[in-house]
Amino acid sequence: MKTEPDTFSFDDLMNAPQHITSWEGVRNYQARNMMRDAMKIGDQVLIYHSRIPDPAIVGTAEVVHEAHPDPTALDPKSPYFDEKSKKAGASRWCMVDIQGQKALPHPVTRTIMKDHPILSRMKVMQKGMRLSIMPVSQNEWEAVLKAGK
DNA sequence: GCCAACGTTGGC
DNA sequence: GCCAACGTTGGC
Repeated sequence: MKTEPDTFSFDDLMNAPQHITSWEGVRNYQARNMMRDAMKIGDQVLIYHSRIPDPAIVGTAEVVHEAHPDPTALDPKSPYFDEKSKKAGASRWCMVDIQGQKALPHPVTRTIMKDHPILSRMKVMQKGMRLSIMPVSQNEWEAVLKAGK
């Protein structure tokens, strides 16, 4: 799961009560569907910091609550407000809750990933990939943890 | 800050 | 239902 650390960082997650937060603000159908249809309690998650000088995978988390409606879509004061949800009277968007596990001892930066036989082929490295939530294979997961040791 | 890539919107 | 215009994302 991708996040801009200026908005919500891995540290913010670890500083939240019980390290748990609702992943609010996803406004892309593909990403939403992945949360709604694919993400289950206990699923392991990598947290990636984007839009910084050297973007990186910085830590791990776990799904602790399956998809439920994202109320920020109905709040006109929220940056994630969604007019269409308001009109429909229900949020079109959903979110899962995740619990931070631990920071990687060494963040796995794009620079590192580029030169890695497995990591260079991860979805997040593909050109034009803008999805904020992407599947990670078992192989990739293990390679990330190893590179981040 | 630039700009390529992509998603969404809305006129027709 | 097409597609041009527009807005956003995110690496660089």
